Amino acid sequence: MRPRDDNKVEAIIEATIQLVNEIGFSETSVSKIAKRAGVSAATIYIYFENKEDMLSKIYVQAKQKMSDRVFRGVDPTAPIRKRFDTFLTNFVEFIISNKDEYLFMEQVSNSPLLRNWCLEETQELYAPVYEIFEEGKGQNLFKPVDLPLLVVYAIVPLAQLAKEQFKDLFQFDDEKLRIALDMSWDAIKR
Amino acid sequence: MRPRDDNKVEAIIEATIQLVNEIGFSETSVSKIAKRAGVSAATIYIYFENKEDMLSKIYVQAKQKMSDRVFRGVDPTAPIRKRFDTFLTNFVEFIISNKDEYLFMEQVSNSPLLRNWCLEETQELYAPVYEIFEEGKGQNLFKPVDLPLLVVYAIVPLAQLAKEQFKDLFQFDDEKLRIALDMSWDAIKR
Amino acid sequence: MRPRDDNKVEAIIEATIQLVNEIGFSETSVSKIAKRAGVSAATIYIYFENKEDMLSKIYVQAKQKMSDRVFRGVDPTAPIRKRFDTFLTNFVEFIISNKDEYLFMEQVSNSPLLRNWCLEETQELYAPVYEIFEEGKGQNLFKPVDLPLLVVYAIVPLAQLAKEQFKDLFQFDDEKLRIALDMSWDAIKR
Amino acid sequence: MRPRDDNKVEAIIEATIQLVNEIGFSETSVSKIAKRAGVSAATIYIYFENKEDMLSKIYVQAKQKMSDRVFRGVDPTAPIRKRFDTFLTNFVEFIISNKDEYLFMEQVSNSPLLRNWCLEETQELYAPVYEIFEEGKGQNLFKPVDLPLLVVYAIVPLAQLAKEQFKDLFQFDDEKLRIALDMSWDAIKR
DNA sequence: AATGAATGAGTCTTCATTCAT
DNA sequence: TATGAATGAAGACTCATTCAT
Repeated sequence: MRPRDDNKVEAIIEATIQLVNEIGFSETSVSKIAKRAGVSAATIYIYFENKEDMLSKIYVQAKQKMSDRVFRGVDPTAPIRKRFDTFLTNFVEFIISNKDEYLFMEQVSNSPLLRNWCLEETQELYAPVYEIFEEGKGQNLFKPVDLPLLVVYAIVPLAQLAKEQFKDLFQFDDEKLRIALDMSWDAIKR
Repeated sequence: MRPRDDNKVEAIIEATIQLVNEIGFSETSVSKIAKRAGVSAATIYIYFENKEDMLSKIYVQAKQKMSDRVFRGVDPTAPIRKRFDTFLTNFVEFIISNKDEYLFMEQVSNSPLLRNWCLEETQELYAPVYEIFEEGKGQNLFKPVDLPLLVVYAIVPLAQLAKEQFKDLFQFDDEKLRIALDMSWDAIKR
Repeated sequence: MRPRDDNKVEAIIEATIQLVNEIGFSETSVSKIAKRAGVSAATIYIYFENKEDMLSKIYVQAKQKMSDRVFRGVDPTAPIRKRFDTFLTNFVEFIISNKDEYLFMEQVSNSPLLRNWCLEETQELYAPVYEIFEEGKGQNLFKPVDLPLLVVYAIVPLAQLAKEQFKDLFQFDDEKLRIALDMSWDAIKR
Repeated sequence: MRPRDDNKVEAIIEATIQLVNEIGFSETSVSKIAKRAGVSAATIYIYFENKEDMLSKIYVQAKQKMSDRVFRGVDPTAPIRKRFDTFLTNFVEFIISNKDEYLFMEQVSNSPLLRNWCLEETQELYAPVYEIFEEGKGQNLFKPVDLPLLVVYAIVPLAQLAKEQFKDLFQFDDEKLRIALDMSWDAIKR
């Protein structure tokens, strides 16, 4: 029996992410993916039930990868600000060095596709995030407002700036990152 | 020869925006649009060159509409903070009361489709915005940082919160809005 | 607006019936039908919802045509034997001169496809038949047995003989037909 | 090297016959057969050259089985009527207790598939039948007509009635069977 | 012998678009 | 202007079959 060829699966996943970013979701067909991945279209159906199953699995895998990277090195005993800086720096670095995967996730998130899948969406990723913000609130570090406000103000602008870097509308460096972290902090701090 | 029937164009545009939000870009076909709009698919080609032309025109029109709404009532002679509050309040209100149009724009923005079209994109909308922030910087109200940082921190979190409202993850009211505006201000203020 | 081209529908129907008889049900694809009919495969979907809808409509139409032909000239006031001879002669003549349509119907009848469609199947056709046999039973012309027995013995052998004629295993002529009608009659008569 | 696993062949054959009856010829794919039989699709190609070879072999085997059953206990020295009743009773009983196999054969017979295979078709089965009818003709028991007429009138209605039993349109019991045999006999007797 | 992996050719169907009225 | 008819190209997916183990 021929053994499962993980290279093929990997090639399929990579081709999908690339194409979605290059030509968009609606133009990304199974046959184009197959051609790019160097396999037969039929091969894709060995590893995935159908196109949607494939997209959802790629999405979940990317989400997991991001989650892993973002919380790498975040010490639960460190002070809030330290943890805050670490995970946000990780986040920005992930986006910049995993452009295609991140933009793929964004396209999925913004399309109605996601609704039909798992809705825990941000949960998995944001669970440890919420802890930080709740703890910070408990220590009176943050404004006494709804958690979503804190989370959004801390995180979303950084994602947007990383994306603008792809369009050459902005450029991150160590100082810019420090400034941005301060702005996030200023937005939510008491 | 019958005169151009604006009802039909309007129906086509509305159907398109609805469908893109309901079933996503990739599933939105010309024939589905026609059916929803109550016209023949051929009719669409009277008013638009092709599908892409239609999408781009709808996008530009929505963008213009948003721009109009956002700067309505913004008095160039008012103090910065006043102008800041007004246009951001307009912005949030526009998103909430024009959900479909806004999400349509987001789907377009996040897809590679846009690249092939006009690239002035954010210009049109952000031009008056930049003035406010530059003026604020000149008055030493804001941090002495790159404009994109100011713009992003002021605007993007509000858009995100409005979108989270659609998913019932957050709910805007007058107080929440005031708090959010303060957080935006805190992020960028000196 | 281009008017509906009935020639095209007719060509599609004829091509389908021909192909099913030539190469069998399982080998009869939409694209082969289109090619034989001289239309685009997409055209088929203008006139029929899908392949199954097409097959079922062709089947029903053929069934109706057969029903019309079989009872043509059957005088309800004529004596039983007269009516018996007339409709059975019609039946044999229909099969012989509408070979493809009849065999198409048989292939449909013998496949599990039919189950998903209308189940009145033989009803429509056999309704007037049953009258004849019931009337004959009432006049003590026929054996006092279940109607299906009478119906089957009268009709089915004739259909089989007509089909064998297609394989050159048998040849109908006026005398053979008369003999066969007598055999049908002998089988069921008292 | 493992020995030929007859269980597997048997499972494949049974799965095929079942599926053809459940979902029809055109829907019965090799992979569905494999799944139903609990083997890999590739395994089928160990025992059969290809799909058509498999179908034809299953057909021939079923045909042989039917032939065996039908002439079991038919004593060539017994009187015609006795032999007539025996083989027709066998025939009806075979159909009823081997529904799937019989209907499978019918589906094959009625499709153009058969033409490409062996054409002895009815020969094998009908050879001993023809003897009975020819002998009966020689004894002036039967009408002096073409053999096919006798054969068809004797046999075909019984097959049809057995099939109608599957659709609950008719129900065989000992008396009904006796009546039917009499009707067959009446049809062909002098 | 047995099978999961792999594929080119084919399946049905829908696509965006043009044509004829 | 407006539209049903028409279509070549492409969509997702399954097919029968072969390969490598």
